Amino acid sequence: MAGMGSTTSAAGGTRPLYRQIKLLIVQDLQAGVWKPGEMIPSEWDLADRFGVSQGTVRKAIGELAAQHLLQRRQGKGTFVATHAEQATRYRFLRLAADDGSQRDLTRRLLQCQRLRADPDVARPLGLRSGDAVVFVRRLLLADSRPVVLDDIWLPARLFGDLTAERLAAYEGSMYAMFESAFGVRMIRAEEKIRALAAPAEAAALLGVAAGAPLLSVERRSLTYRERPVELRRGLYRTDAHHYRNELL
Amino acid sequence: MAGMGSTTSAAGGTRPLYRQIKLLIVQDLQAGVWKPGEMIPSEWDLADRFGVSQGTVRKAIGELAAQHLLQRRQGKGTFVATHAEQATRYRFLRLAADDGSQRDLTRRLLQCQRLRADPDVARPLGLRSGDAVVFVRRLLLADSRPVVLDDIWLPARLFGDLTAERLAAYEGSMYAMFESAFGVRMIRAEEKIRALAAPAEAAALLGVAAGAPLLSVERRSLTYRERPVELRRGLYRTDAHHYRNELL
DNA sequence: AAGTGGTCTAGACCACCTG
DNA sequence: AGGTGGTCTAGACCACTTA
Repeated sequence: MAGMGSTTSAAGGTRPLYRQIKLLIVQDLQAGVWKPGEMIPSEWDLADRFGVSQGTVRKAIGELAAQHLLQRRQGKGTFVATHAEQATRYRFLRLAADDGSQRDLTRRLLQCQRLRADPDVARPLGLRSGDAVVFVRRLLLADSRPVVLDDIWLPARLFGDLTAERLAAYEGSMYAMFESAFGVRMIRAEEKIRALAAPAEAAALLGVAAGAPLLSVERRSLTYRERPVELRRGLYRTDAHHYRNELL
Repeated sequence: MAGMGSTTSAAGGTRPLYRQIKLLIVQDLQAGVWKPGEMIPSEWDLADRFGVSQGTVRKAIGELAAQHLLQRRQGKGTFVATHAEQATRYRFLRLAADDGSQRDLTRRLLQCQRLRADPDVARPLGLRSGDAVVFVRRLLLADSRPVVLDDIWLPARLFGDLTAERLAAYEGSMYAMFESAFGVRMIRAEEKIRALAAPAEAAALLGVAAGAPLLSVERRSLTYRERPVELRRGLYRTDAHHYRNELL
């Protein structure tokens, strides 16, 4: 019997069925029913559970894969997306060397401490000013030369246990650590980019003259349900690198 | 009879059917069989022509719509995407006012002339140095204050007839003019972003001190089949605006 | 061989728009 | 009322991976 209509399922309003399925899957992802890197049930399995056809589950999963919440692997299964992979490790790093070289960046941790959030930090994070945050300052170096100075603020409610030691010990990307050590998976981010004259302190750390032009990249990272989980203010040297972007 | 397999159609190798359909549609788009803004045949119509099911055509169109080559409108039909629309007019303009205001930008044309391409211009455009190009310099103003200085190079082979008069006369966006007046539809673009100290000439035009930090945005625009059709070097004042980006 | 995602079909019905 | 895109189903078969 084809064409049962779109409001057959119990919960949900007039949304198409596959949208409702999508929501149910996202809820399970958010609840941690399946952890990053793990395989989720097969399309047929989910179809049985939800009482819909395989095609409907497939469409829901398709959209979630397009949003990078899930990852499909033919013949293997569908997996919860993770930052702990060589392949997707640079999805959020838009810095590229002008000469096209792919050299890895080195991290140097400068600070890691608990602070009270200024209004300028609290607002983008959805906190109240004075709320506890973890502040991290670090340098990224290419070929031993400093390229990026990052200031990072994280809500202490989520990242209270973060210490310099744990940060220094971790091998993979920061976002990989967030998801494996704190259960916080970064989904997408918004950035505001400006050019500014290097303040004295930043200039010294980056090895440029005070007042030299730097790229200012302010990033707000969001997890499931658009919840902000990170504020990052980066200063980029762009004398041998650039920020690459694609307009689609 | 279901499941005819994926290599039933005459042309094409082992690609899935819907990919082959996609190619056929792109070929027609590129050939100008349907012009920007026009409606293409219905899914059922195309399915009949290509000898496949409606679902297969639908999947092909779905991917083309995701790439912004086509636009679907429920109840109306599927249309060739166009830059001549209020809705998609700012798809490639990433500049936003810091205070969130949506004020329109004013254009002021400064130059429009034919030149021989320097190597730095020729290479990204896929030309040989010395080839003829049309050079355009213009200013974008917000609230009568200059914000962007754009230098634009276009292959004369495609845009030979472009003059200051025609540019000044045109109402819509530049890309809308390209597609309606020259039959060149811009599909996607790559940008390289840097911070630099304002050169004297640019500083004067933008109303900032020489040496003030500016955002440098180099854009390479491509049409069908990844063919480069525009090189644009913009200098942005970011004291009251910023370049917004989303990381997905 | 068995399990998984990927493709394709055929048919039904819904939602939206136009005349 | 008729056309168009949008959703849903049921079933078949293909392609890839693992055992």
